Amino acid sequence: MIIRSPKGTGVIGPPRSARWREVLALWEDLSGVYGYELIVTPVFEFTELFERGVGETNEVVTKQMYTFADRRGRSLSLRPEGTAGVMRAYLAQGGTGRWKVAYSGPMFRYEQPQGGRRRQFWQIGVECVGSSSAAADVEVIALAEEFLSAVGVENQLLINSLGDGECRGAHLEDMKAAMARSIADLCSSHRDVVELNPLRILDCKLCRPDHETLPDIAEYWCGPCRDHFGEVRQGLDDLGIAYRRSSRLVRGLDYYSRTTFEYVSTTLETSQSTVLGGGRYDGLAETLGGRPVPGVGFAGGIDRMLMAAPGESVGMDVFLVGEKEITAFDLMEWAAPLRRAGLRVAFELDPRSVKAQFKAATRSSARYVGVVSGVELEMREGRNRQTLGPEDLEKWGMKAFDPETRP
RNA sequence: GCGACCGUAGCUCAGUCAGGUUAGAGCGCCAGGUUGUGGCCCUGGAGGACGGGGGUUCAAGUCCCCUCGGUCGUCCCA
Repeated sequence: MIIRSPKGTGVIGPPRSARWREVLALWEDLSGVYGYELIVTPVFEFTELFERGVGETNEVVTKQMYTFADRRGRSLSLRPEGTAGVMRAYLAQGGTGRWKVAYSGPMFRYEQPQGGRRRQFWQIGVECVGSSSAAADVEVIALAEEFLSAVGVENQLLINSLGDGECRGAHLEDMKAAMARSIADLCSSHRDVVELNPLRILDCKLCRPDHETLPDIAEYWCGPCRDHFGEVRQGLDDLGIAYRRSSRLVRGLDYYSRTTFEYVSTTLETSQSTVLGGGRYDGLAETLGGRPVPGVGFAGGIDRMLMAAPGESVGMDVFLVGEKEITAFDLMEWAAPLRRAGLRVAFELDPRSVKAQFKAATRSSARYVGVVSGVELEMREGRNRQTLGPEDLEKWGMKAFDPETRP
């Protein structure tokens, strides 16, 4: 019996990994284009960081963390999300100035796996720390928009503002009161959550409170929050980014304030359709014991994006077939100049019949098949058995294929 | 965490309800034939402790219990 991988973990391997590689490369590229530098933070941190950052009563922290003691009894946790670690790193290096950083890596949550939800999953994300300007919110959303569109995820953008310390308190109290009045319409698992986190109920698929009678945060925004949200909307309008404001959009992590947003796939059939989410977290730095530092960012789930936009796997450019006495070592020499030119080249490593080699060529979905016989090489495009001349090869950037240049 | 369904060949599954000789199919894979050196067709071959453990029985892939995985919903979230 072979050893299995733990529940909810898995392997991203061929042929699916080709698409992963593409998407991650796209991310490296695009986040750089927007001026976000790479950051790599620890995959595990002191448990306290997440308790304070994400929120001690939050379910992600109370029920879903992989927490363990190290050899000296210190409590460590696998990161359930990326923002807390980035903010900690920012504060640790001085906690001043502007940071625009992008990350990509695995996150961990102890949950029941299902489509689009695993215990180890991969997120990409950015954090723009040190700016309270609405321009930062808009830039971050613009990056998300462009990335999702490049990946090919059809989606809808939802935005909202949760207000700040000034105005959200009154809304929360009124919301608790309203929920308490319609407690009979709530599902059994949420009736005792009204006091703790009434906003959570807005997300529930079973609770049926009368949404008309629930207080909308928009009625409670203070002047600065209203202005900020107005600027964000204006900025999105100016960029031609379509969105819908949703009074019911609440996010799961406690550190959010003001702007929140979420991209929901419009093609995903599963119940896990949120593909990317983020917002502003102006209070997070203080929660972690630093000076007040504003920030805004997002995280997106690569696994879910690729479920929504599977794409096509890319094949080889060239597959070499060796006749007669031609060995894999000979083919390797023929392949070298092509590989130097950046072409994806493959051939059979084990001795196989010519027929088997051609079948392998077909499987590799190579655009060209090269047949090596003695010191000659004949290139074929697709299945028509037309031999390509040196001029043709040159046209396709394959002049290295001239037998004269053989190493 | 809760609920439902499902684990038999690399993949998709039949066989389980009415327990009984060496456990099957298609596809894929390997070798050979045919072919315009690879998409079709023909022949042969490799490949399974039926997820794991315990129990009932003369006999368990099949019945019972437990366990581990998977899928879907709920909770939660990316």
